[in-house]
Amino acid sequence: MGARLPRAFFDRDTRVVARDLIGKVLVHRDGPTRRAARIVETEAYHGPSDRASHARFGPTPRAAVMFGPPGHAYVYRVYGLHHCVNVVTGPPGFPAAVLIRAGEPMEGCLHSTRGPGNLCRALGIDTGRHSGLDLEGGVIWIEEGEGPVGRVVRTPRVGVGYAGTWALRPWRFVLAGNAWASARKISLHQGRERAIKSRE
DNA sequence: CCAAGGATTGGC
DNA sequence: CCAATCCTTGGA
Repeated sequence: MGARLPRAFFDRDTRVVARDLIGKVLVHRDGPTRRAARIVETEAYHGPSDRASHARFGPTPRAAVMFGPPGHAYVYRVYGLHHCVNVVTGPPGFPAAVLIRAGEPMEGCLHSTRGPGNLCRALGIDTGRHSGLDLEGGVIWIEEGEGPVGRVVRTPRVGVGYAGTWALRPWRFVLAGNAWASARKISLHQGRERAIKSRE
């Protein structure tokens, strides 16, 4: 087991944290059970002007955690059925977080860890129980990984085609060639982008 | 109050 | 390709 990452790790630029989280280990102490996955894919959501970020509407009840201190979990439900886990970064008042999109199963995983919804299900993380938790609180935390981390590839973020030019920022980070990184069908999002454009 | 739609997934 | 499924948001 590696050392737990301190709050200072998260109190840095979101994009740097997102990059550095590749190869680290997300852990959930689920009662007596330890569930853990090695992080292989992340995305940065950075600041109040980021049109892809939940923080674009201000500190709403759902996204308020993003405006709080770094080193906390922001968990939300999407499309009415999946949960996604993020870690809050940067100073209080500046809304930013890193979405953890995929991992390699290590311990106690209940499901595939490929894709953000699957990862939460595998680790037993959900919005109601975990959103807002301090990563130093002993329930959810991130540990130093073991062994070398391979090359990290940057790409635009997934599924945020509505965000205009913000969708083009290369704020997704993937461990190159990793079998557990989420593979997505982008046709749906391309179609949605086309639909938005034609409506304008 | 209510309509619209989403940081997704898996099945057809 | 597209339905599932429900909470959040913002406008009336």
